[in-house]
Amino acid sequence: MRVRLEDVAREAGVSPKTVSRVLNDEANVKDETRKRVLAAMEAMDYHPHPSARSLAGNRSFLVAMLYDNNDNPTSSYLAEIQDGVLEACDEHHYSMMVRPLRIGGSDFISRVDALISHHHPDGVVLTPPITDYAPLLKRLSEREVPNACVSPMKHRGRIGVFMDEREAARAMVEHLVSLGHTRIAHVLGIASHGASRWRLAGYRDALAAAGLREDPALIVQGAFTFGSGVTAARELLALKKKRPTAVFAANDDMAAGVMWVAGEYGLKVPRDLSVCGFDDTPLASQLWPALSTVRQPSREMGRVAAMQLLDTLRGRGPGKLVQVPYSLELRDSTTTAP
Amino acid sequence: MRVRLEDVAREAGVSPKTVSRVLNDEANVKDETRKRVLAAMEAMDYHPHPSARSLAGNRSFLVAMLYDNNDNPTSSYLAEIQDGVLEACDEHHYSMMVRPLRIGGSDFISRVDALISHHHPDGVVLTPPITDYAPLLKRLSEREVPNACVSPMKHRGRIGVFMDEREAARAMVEHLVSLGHTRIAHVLGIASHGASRWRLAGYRDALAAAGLREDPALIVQGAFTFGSGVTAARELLALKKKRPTAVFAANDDMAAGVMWVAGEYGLKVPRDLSVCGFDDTPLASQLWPALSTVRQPSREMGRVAAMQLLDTLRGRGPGKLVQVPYSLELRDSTTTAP
DNA sequence: TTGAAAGCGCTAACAT
DNA sequence: ATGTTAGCGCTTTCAA
Repeated sequence: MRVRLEDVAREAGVSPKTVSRVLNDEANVKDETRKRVLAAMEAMDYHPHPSARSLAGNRSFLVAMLYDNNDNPTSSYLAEIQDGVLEACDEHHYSMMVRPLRIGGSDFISRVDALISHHHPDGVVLTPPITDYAPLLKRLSEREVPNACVSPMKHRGRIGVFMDEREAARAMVEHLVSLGHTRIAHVLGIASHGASRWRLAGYRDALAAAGLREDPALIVQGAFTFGSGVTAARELLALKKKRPTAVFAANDDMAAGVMWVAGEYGLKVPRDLSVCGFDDTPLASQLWPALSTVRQPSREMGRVAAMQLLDTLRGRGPGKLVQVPYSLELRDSTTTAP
Repeated sequence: MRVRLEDVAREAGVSPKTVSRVLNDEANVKDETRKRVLAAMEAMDYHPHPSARSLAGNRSFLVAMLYDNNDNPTSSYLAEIQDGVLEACDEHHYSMMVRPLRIGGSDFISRVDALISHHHPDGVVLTPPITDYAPLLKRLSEREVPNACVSPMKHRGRIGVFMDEREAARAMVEHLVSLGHTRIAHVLGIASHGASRWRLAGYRDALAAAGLREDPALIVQGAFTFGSGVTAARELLALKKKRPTAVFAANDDMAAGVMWVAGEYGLKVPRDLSVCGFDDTPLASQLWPALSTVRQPSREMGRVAAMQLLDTLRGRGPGKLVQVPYSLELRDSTTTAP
């Protein structure tokens, strides 16, 4: 038979309400009483019934993670964020549900509405690129559902986590500059994603700092996929005289596409062409030569964003927008200019 | 204020219990009454409170998807299965939670226990490679948690979904044979995964059917990753005289690794070397040349597995182990033998 | 610092 | 075919 709160109370010689207090980390419980209750819980292997808690307490202990499965970045990125969010939720005995959405879809908002009406999440975690989707933010605020986000475009009034992607991109390109490269190309991501903008901005920062002139022919469109990296690289490497000696792709998948095409043109990476990416997905270290890239701690970012949300839900203050550090993973795909 | 079942009952002029019957699709409600209740629900925008339902009905309406995030196959595979499971759950107003596990970890079972104790899922969906992990199956049966699985190794007594991977692999290799290849290599997946065994078996079936002798040098170990495909291909293409003219990799990531290495050896795919994979992940169609592969309908498989589970949970019969069809996606990476 | 009573919104069991 | 009653296991008052 299931062990109930009442059973614990009897065992510990206190009232159910006191056990409830201990369970919810409330004040006004003598330390010794608390210990006794905790011991009883432990001894009886007590687990509160989530539904009973939700019903009586009018909160679901549920966090929903919203993501776009339309044109998302690499799926490993979302998978890692998901793991991080889940980890934080587990730690605080919240449960997590995931909810794919299509940012193009006309039923976007109604699907969010349905989620809220059906499951009553106490809060939601937003992932790129839906972190700044205005109609969504508006609806969440109307329905008073707190949210935290990963890498929002606008920082004002948001809680969650971000990385200085612009600075990271700048550092990566600066590294190429320091290797003597002067013709450095950039493969763009999807324009509407903040990531694309920041990485482009960082690229430009580095060129400017080095006194290099920006060449429009060296900035080509991509879409965060391997295939789009292939297409972009063909365009880039077809440039006869003005061919770049280094390519900074806005993510690892596209960088892999660039390395792929290098072979077609008889170019050896990194001897003839340096290539670098962004994200440090598993692919990066599997490629040959291993890809130099910017490590983005996706898993931790999911964790931190969820933590901030949970802090607000649990009345632990308002939650902040936390910055996490990037790091440059300089591997074998970048070297001195030919 | 929240609309409750009682409010709907009043509006429809029936008792709460009748509304409950309608809600749960129970028998013994006059058709006209049912309609009236349904109309009232609609008009009042009524949504049952999941926690109240769980508490009173002693069921959680929760399905947990268990997966291994230790040495999993490509993450897009799991992501697609997840989407499929979620779709089925949504349809039947169940909620879904995900639970990463580490099959190596000593705390595997205790983590599953914690999941069950905390969240009381009505059932779980198992994904490879944990579909046949005996201690898990044992514990689930002890705790009477129904399960459905995706691609289990042993079929007896299981419910869920599977594909005839052996036959699919055979067909893929038969295709290579029909193109005139006689030296066909195979890159193995992780040995403990059923997928690896079936795909190897299919490879052998095809060779045998064609009267080709199996050459141990042409069967090399891989681990389902791009990097492992690279390593395997190096081994394979280093073979001077006996070099294969075609490679069947046990998944797409490894096939991409093989194509990658082909360039290093000055081999053009498919002219000098035909390459094919398995799974039809997004990568397959992004590669250049586009990869010939076996399409495994992962998303639908997740959906079907969840459906079978839900059928049993909802008392719709015992649930079956459903077979889904594969299809050969013959693209540009395979052609006639040189 | 602790406890008693009254629900939270729904369903099970038993009527009718 | 429909209604009545009594909880499910917890938290919220409010009182002591």
